[in-house]
Parts: sequence; structure tokens; C-alpha cells
Amino acid sequence: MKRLVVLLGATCVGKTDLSIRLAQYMQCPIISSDSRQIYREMTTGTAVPEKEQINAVQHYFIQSRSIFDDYTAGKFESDAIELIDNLFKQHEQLLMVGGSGLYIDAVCKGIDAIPATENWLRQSIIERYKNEGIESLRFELKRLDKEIYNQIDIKNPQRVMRALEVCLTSGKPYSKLKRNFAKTRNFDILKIGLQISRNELYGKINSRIDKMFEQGLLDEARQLYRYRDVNALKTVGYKEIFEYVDGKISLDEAINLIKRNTRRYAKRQISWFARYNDIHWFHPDDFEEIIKLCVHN
RNA sequence: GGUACCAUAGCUCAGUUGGUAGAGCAAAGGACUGAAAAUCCUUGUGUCCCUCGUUCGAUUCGUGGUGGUACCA
Repeated sequence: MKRLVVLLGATCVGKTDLSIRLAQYMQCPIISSDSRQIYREMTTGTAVPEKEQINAVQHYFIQSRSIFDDYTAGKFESDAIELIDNLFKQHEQLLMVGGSGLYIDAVCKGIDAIPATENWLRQSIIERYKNEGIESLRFELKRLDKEIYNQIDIKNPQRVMRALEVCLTSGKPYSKLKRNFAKTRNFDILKIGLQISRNELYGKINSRIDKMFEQGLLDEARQLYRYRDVNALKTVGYKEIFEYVDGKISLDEAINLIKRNTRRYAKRQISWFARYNDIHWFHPDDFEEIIKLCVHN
């Protein structure tokens, strides 16, 4: 059976550098499972691999979509599975690298098939949320689909809006579509997690942010300022600079907020990965140990 | 050197008409199937600067220190 090696871990832990060495050793391309590096308009703030790294190993999905595409985890599932099926015609093993938990899940166990929703509908629900508040949306959701109402986090507006949107689009209760059914793939999956101490991780985060500013993050974000409302730009490293451009905070404050929000993001990733029970954890320096696991038998 | 004010959670501060205390931020933990670098939830014991005094009882009042800030010399 073919095998997909999934390299995951919190931001800044050292996935990219290790992935290049690993891919060269395994002689296979890299599939990115990063929900922000996929956008071509963003470079510095998402810490995409260096040019030399991109040239050294064939990468898929990196900077392959536009921030105007309304890309989603659902599209990623179908795009990635199609790609993986094709690549397995030439490779025994493939390497997927990235820190977006939902995207990793989409590939490893799939997301339930749910009809695509219309953009105008989502916009109108967002408008209703702004005008009438969450209560009104909850009330309607409860009427349309009591089961999902009891399942989801009712305090989370995004969850309520999503559930309502699916009910209204499909004409069926969301709970009938969302089965949390794990698909079985026609390939094996090996998950390798990278882990370092919290102090070390936070130190790396801080220095990476400083480096991003040296590399021109401020200018890059300024160029994107006018598109600030698209979902893809609701991203750590950009949204804070937009606040600075608005004059709401100083540059120093923006830098410190980016560092803080990146730390919080890393913590959320750690929480997400903690619920997987099939990850082989390593320190990023344990290359030899990791290689041993990746030798395909 | 003198006078005034301040000293409480990692930080900024509130408060206790004397019965050992609470907000914001930070931090920590968690949830999460099409926005996911998003979104949401939970969590506050700290010699209330030190000393002596008054008091049944002082973080709160008084004395004396120490440190800080401002003004006057």
C-alpha cells in the first residue's frame, strides 16, 4: 500500500527545513497543508519556503491560489486527494507538510459532503448577524434543525451562521449532512509531529516575526491593505498591520500583537494536535530517528 | 534637605465606612467538518512594601522606615 507521510506541528517549530531534507531523502514531492501559504499574494507573512527550497523539491499548493478565490477546507480535500491519487502513480510515498489542522483532517479522514453554499447567502446571514444579533440566528436554527442546535457551540457566531447557511442552502437539516464520518483512504497515513519546549518555540516565534519585518512585511501588508476584507487576509501578521495603517495602534504595538497572536495560534495548534492519538512525536533535530520511520517497508 | 502624593495578582489599577480582596490586559487550559493563521469557551491566594502602635481583629487608622513620583529649595 502506498503511504502518505504527514509532517505536522506548531508554527515555527521547524517543519519546512526538515521537510526539504526528508523529501530529498524520500525522493518525493511535498504537498503543503497550510491554509495561508496557499495564497500567492502573501509571501513574507506566511513564511513560505525559500526560493532555494522550492527549487530543491517539487512543491504543490504553495502560492497556488488567490486570496480572491474563497478557498475552503472542502476544496482542499478534493484538490489534495485528486493530486495524491495522481502522484501515487509515480511514488511509493508522499510527504504532506503543514500546520492547518482542519486541512490535515480533510485529507486524512475527509469532510462530509455538503452542498456548496452561495456567497450571497452567507453575506446576507452576516448582515443579519450584524443587524439583529446572534439570538435571531439561533432562534431560526433551533427551528430548522434542533439536533445541530444542541450539538454545536451556540456561543460561537461562526458556527451558528455556518449551520444556518447549510440548512438554508440544502433545504435539509445540517445534522443530516454532518455525520463526522471518517473516510477510509486507499493509502496508509503516517503522522510525524515536531515538538520543542514552549520557551524555545516562543523564542523562535519572536525572532521570526522580527525577521519578517526586516524582509519587508510592512510593505507587503500595505500593498494588500485595500483588500483587507477578504477572508484570507484575516491573518496574523497582516490584520495587525492594517490596524497600524488605520492609525489605531503604533508600529511597536503592531509588532508585539503579531508576536502575541502567533503565540496564541501556536497554542491552538498544539491543542488541536493533542487530540490525535496516532502521531509519532520528535524533536526537529532527530532527523535520523525520523528517517528510520520513513523507510518504507 | 523640605512638602505633598503613591506603594494591592506578571503589568495597569480599583476596593475594603477596620472582619485578609477584584477588574482590564498578559498568561494558562480547552473546543472546533467548507472563514480554521478564523471563531468561540473556561481559569484570578496575592507576605494588599517593612516596622511598631491602637484594636477582639489592620491590607484599611496612627508613628517610624524603605522605595518611587511631583513640586519647592
